[in-house]
Amino acid sequence: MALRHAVLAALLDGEYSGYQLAKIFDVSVSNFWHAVPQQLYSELAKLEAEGLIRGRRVIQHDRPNKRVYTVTQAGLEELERFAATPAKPGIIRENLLVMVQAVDHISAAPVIEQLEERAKIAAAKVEIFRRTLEHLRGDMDEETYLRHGSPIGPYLTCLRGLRFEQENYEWFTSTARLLRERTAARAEEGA
Amino acid sequence: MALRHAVLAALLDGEYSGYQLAKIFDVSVSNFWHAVPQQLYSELAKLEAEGLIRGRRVIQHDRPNKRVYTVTQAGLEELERFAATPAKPGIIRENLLVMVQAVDHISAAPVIEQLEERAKIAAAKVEIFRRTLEHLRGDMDEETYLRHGSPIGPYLTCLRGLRFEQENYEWFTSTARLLRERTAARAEEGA
DNA sequence: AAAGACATGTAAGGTGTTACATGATTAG
DNA sequence: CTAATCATGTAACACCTTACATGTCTTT
Repeated sequence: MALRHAVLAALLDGEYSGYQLAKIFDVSVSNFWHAVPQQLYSELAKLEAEGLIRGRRVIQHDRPNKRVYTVTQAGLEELERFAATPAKPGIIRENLLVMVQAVDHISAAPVIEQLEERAKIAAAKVEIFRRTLEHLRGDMDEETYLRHGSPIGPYLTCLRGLRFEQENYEWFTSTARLLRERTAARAEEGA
Repeated sequence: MALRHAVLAALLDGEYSGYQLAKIFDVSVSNFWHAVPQQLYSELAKLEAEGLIRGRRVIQHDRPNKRVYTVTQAGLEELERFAATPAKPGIIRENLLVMVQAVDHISAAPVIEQLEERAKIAAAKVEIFRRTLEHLRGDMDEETYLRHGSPIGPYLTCLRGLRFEQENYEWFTSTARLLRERTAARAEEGA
């Protein structure tokens, strides 16, 4: 059981519905945990059945009603136990890098296109994270926030996400350029 | 079906057994695809049944016999199709970051310890990747290898892995130090 | 003789992904 | 009235993880 702790950690930040959580996972939490909406709905049901979160129905007039959740004392204790246990090493699964790994043996063109496409997405994420960090620290500068600001957890994980996407951007960009140059060089040799 | 392409890409590099592949996945391929040995054994069986790889028994005298695999023409075509299809965005699952996300609400001490532990592991990986890159490029300097060297795919993915682990190292280290300082500051306030 | 690396596999159970289904409400 | 967003769920299937099982060969 793994997703549960990511959900609990995300819910520490406030009361959220499955739908809201899905959006949060899609942007910020995806820095360290990937999950699709359906996983969240079923995980929330399980967590509530086990008493680690508590749900509350919210009647809305402008849009469909929803059910929002908060972490219970038992949930906090579960997180405490989790953090005291050695974390398994992280896992990555990145199809685009599989393609690059194989690029000596297959057509480079579609790989290059995808690298360029992903560079744009990475650049957009960088911008989102920059703004998220600015928003979190309000009128403090970064050093002050890091020393005294609160909450610090979400700020730190967002910082990691920012760096990761910056590295992605640079690697995607330089790799695409490099493969283009090599393809061009080969075309000239062939000519 | 996802793991298959990572296995095919890894096998482009040469003939490997399941056991060897498991070690390769443990170090270099884990940069972009995580898999445990058992996954590899069963995936290799499936891939061979589908004709995407071909196995060959190797009799060894110094150690138990093994079965090594090479990518077939059909396997190459499968990789070609794969690379021509839009890659799904990558996924990350990192329990240690889940803990940091929650650090405002739980004891920081065990999280800090784990960050320091992981920083050491990241530093060791950085060293391994540096050596792998040196080994790949032989007597060329990096710029020359990037322009003309071969194979370029494994070099590029290793470069990405190196940067990722460098960033990990820096983030683990600075985050651990920061959380220590904040914990110390609180202890003084409390005193 | 025991420990450790090499080498491969079966089976059970847990997790994740995908397709589908349903319906409310707002904005254009 | 159509599309988009909000909101939640069921079910089937694919995939991954873990525990266990087995045996070879080398090193200490």
